[in-house]
Amino acid sequence: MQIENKVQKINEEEVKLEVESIDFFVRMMSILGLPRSVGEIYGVLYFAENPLSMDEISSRLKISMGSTSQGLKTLRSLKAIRTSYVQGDRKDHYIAETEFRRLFSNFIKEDILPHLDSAADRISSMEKHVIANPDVNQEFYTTRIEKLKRLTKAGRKLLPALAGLLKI
Amino acid sequence: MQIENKVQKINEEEVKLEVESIDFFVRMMSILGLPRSVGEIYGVLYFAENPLSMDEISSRLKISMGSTSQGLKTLRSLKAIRTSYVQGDRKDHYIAETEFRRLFSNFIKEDILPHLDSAADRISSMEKHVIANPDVNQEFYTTRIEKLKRLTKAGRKLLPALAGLLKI
DNA sequence: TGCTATTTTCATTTTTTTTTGAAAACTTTG
DNA sequence: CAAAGTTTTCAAAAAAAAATGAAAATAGCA
Repeated sequence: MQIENKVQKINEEEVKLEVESIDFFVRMMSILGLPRSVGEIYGVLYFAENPLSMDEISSRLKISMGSTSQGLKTLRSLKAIRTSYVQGDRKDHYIAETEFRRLFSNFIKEDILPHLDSAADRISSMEKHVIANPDVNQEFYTTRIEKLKRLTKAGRKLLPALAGLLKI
Repeated sequence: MQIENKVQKINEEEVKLEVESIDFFVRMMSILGLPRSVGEIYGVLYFAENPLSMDEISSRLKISMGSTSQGLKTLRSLKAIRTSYVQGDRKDHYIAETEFRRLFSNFIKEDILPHLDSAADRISSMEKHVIANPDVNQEFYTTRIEKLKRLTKAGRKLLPALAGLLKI
């Protein structure tokens, strides 16, 4: 009875911690524009002492297997989690990758840089329109386009370097 | 007739440029999680040689006055645009602020740092839960919490510094 | 190889976000 | 200070994003 109470107490505290963790990462991921379920899953894994299977995650969070699968896929592609083989269980098990530096660098590479690439294309197309028309106020448009070029160039340099500055 | 054609041609090229500009900024703003209309409005203003009134913006974009007003409000709060008085017109007129460095710094101050503040609260609450329970694996939890602290501390330092690195 | 457990996919539903439009609240000026 | 012009607000509608759940695909084991 005494022991039972103690175990009960431990679980309560651990659950509270997990809830805070989930909340923390849901917010963090939402800054990065990632869906709620992705934050929730990472939040559960971050404070898990042992690898968790998909249905453990799904039932702790009370979200569907479909969402869980999608969320794990996203986290895998960001290399924010990795699978770990657990002997005697044929389910996949997952562990949070806790090196934020790498995690962050993957996010930039995967979710930000592609946008900057397409931005570059759009800028050169803008240039063509200005050049195609010698009658418009060339100086004005050229200056504005130059600014955009510098912006995207700076982004492409700065963002990947950013991860390196993270002393985490 | 000849002249009319020429004017026509100029407008066509300018319209094409405007369309590209809108598209460009819609994408950029969506990286930052801002709604489409905000990107559209900034896109129109960025390549406008003269200050534009709200209904000029609204009619060029074919979006409602309500959306336009909201979007302008957002852009104003980010200091991405400013008003300019046009003589003999009682409407407000808007100009794009094109110093991306400042624009970016405002975005961080306004939209990112508040999240980091609330993150700090959540972390100290997590600590309490761990301390409140001497029976759990203290080392494991403490290490994880330390990492979160370092992450938010780094974010709070690094992000504001980032704008300074933008040589734009 | 066939059987079963597990995971993924994707059409549908639910939830959240954004836009609209009309009314309210301002502002300017005659 | 009233009347017309302009901007903001906000409930309702529309659009977009995310979650569900059941069927399809895949993987592990006997």
